[in-house]
Amino acid sequence: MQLIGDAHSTLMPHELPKAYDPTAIEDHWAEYWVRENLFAQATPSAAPQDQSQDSQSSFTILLPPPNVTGNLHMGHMFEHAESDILIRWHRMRGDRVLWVPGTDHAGIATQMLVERQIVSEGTTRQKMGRAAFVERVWEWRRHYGGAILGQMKRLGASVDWQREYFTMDERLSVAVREAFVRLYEQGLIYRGAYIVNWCPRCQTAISDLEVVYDEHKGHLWEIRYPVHGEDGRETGEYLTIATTRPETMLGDVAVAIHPEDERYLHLHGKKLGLPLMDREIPIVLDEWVSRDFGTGAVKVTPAHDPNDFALGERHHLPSINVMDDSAHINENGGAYTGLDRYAARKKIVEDLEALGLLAGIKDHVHNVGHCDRCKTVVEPRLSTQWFVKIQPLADKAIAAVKPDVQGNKAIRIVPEQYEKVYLEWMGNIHDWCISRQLWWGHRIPAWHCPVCHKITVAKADPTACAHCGSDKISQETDVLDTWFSSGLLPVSVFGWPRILGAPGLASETGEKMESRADFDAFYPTSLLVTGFDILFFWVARMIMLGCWFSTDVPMPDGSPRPLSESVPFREVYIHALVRDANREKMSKTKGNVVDPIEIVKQYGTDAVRFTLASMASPGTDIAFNIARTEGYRAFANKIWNAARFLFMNVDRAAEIGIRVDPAALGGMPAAAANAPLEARWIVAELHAVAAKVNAALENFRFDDAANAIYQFFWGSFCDWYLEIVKLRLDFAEGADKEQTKAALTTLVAVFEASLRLLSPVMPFISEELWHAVYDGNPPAKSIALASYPQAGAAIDQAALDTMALVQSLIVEVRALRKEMGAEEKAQVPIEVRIDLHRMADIEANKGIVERLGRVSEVRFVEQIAAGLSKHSTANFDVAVVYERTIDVAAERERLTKDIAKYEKIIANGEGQLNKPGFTAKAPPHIVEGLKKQLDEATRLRDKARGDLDALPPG
RNA sequence: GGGCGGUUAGCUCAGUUGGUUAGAGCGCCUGCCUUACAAGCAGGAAGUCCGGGGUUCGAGUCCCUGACCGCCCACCA
Repeated sequence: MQLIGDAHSTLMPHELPKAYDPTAIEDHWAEYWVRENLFAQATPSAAPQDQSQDSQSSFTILLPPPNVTGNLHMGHMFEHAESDILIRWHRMRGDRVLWVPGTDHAGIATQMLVERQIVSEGTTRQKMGRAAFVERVWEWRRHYGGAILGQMKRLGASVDWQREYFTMDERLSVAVREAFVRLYEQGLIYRGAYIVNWCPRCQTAISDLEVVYDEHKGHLWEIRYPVHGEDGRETGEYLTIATTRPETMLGDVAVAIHPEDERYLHLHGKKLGLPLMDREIPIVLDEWVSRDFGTGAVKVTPAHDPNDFALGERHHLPSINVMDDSAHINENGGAYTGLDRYAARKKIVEDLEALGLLAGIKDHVHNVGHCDRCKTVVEPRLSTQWFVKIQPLADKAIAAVKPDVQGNKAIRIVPEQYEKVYLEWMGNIHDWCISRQLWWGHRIPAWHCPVCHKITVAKADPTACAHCGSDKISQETDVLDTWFSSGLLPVSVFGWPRILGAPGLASETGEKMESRADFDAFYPTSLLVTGFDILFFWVARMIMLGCWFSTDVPMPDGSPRPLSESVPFREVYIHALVRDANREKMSKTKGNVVDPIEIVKQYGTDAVRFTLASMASPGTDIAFNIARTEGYRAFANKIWNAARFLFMNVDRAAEIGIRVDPAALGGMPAAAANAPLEARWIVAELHAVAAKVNAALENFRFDDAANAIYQFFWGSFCDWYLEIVKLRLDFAEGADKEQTKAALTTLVAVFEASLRLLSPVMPFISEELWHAVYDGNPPAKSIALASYPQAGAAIDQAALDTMALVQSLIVEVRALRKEMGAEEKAQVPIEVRIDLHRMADIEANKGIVERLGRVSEVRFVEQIAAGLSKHSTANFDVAVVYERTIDVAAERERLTKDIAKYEKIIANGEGQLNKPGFTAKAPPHIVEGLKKQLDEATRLRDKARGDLDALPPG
């Protein structure tokens, strides 16, 4: 047995151990795939006249970049399994396939992690200084970052590792900068003081999306504000306001009431004293105030509440920020300066009570925003930030998804229900706060001038203010939201903006230009596979930024890029969430996280992939159940043992000079018209399952694909075909060598094709066995580069029908044997009553019936002998001739049950047939079918009645 | 406050445009170490398709309604 180079399997072909051990082969193949660069997709030749390449369709997926700090969890494995199945499937179908991997620098997450580290070393980032800290993060990234990609390699994800990116790579940073400058120049980026969500723990602004709301049982404090007279003195009257955050009253600038609120009409134009702060504030009228909430009077704190901010704008009120970056009361907070917000709250309430100004405390359930990252309660707070004016981008992003007048969509979202969610969100989008007060990230390319106070935004670092020429300018300290750079990935990974203009030419800033061949070949990408949770964070941003910037790049023929070609991907497939076996969300704090690598070590990658694929029905979350994985490990073992059986026979055949021609393998197996039934049948089944699997994958029905393969391989190939083919594999002296060779050829060919069919879902075992089938000398370096089975035009229906008849006869015989208590090993004669035209089918395949039913003789009779207990189907009656004491009670029960079943069908059918209108309105084939069924049921019922009557009393 | 999804066998889930006896895996029961596989083979039991109404010749499937579970969005202090 010759072993070829590195491509051979880790195990000697044809000498497989009895039980499949995935750990024995998986590391080897995972490493082989990476080392051999099997999944690298080179930049296509730029020559447009290269027809062969043009005719090849591309299939491109961008991997949602995991955080560089991340570890692989079951959700990743699921997402990667789905993507990898599609990628491998397309690759085997001959498409030009590219799956691009990378990691995200994940601003807050990474900075937090490294900060924790240096704190444990007794220092802080403030002490280190910005440059040193950022260098430290890079160092961390170099040493520990992207562990998740190593895990992906182990799991066999067939990505192009040569194209791996990091969102802070120089070439992607260039894109970020270009995008920022362009949006700024287009007037779509502005800087200003607005209410933003502030995380006091991370000490940065966060976007609306990064706030998660939790229901919280809080209180509604009612506070009495004294009404002032014209002279500024208290009149003795009070206006009672209600608030959930009393500490913000330090920044109150007014109290608002509804202009038509009859309770307060007399207070119009009056002023109030702000308790604790010794300030006078006006009463303002605003229709936004709802009369039936709280007391109908609301304190106005523009610096700490978005509604109040808007109200303050309307009424030209000042804003008083009373908190610092860590949510402690600042110098505007009078006596409370320096207190934490909750300490301040407590003290303020106490003080108010002491002053007799606390009118009441009511329990109040409301939603409180928390930082998505660290779960700290978010403080809405006035602060100066950078924003993207989102509407123009959103308009395009809506057009990209909304069906046009012809119903065409530039981007198809699957499942379709998410299209509505997306459009709803995009239609109500707010400007995007893109600045973060962090050090780790893309620093905003803006420079402040201390002289003229204007801002200079430029692609290349400026040395002087663009407005007054001062050289005292200093760069903005904020960095960009992580999603700004990841939102650009679809264009930036393929070379934008360096591909603008003629290739080879330097740009205005002197940067070298890149070839646009990648962009032409791979943009728009084909598909995005992702979870619902980042639909808005990432998917929406990619659509907005992709549609916006890709129009820079004209089509290869020079024409302007239409919307349909400017989208970042043509389809978005939103997968389900993986939960634990009890449908609980997996989380570290709950301790129910299933580590995919651990499970993989126990059951094998293939079994886990198969589990995930088989449960991936759209719209339903996956309750990851290890019992399923055990089942699919058994499936892998089944395949393994089928291979052992096959190799055993190949070796035995070789001893007498029978060899399977490798040329017979690799395509779609066919069976000669005169081939034995099981050969024609299994070939037909293979074609049928190939059609099913291809159709399923076309529609992201991983579950249907997986189940179809499972049914075929186990239910058809192993349970029936292998058992039958044993009849033909005769290696004895004087046996029909041609028959043996033909049987062996079909066996090997169907098995080889089955491995290819299976390969996208179970890449490891299929790779291992495929190399073994070719005895270590396969036609390609990997099964992943072989062709995917495609169903032929015609499927041998006659073989399917005949086999179904033979199978049902065998099943009835086995059941009868069991009922009569026939010993497993006993060979028994059977009597068969069957219509003449089907008798030949059984006669011709008597050997199959005899072997699988352990039948010694098939006797065709016109009537089953009296006294034999028989089973009846629409096609035949069958009885097993076997001595036994009849279990009359059991037999009576069975027949009674049968009769009841038939009666039900008959009643049902007659009921329908007799209903007025049925025969007139129902389509003829339904009516015919029903009549036929009724006939059959009636016949079978009558037979069963006769049998019941014939039973001896007992 | 809006919107979406789910409810089918003990468990986890399929069930295409309504159409003839509602399926699978696991689990369960019975018998088998049958020469590839006990991670196996063979046979079997098991379902008011959440409740109620409607449309239809015909409903697990379509419409209305109620219950329960879950998710998303939302500025009522």
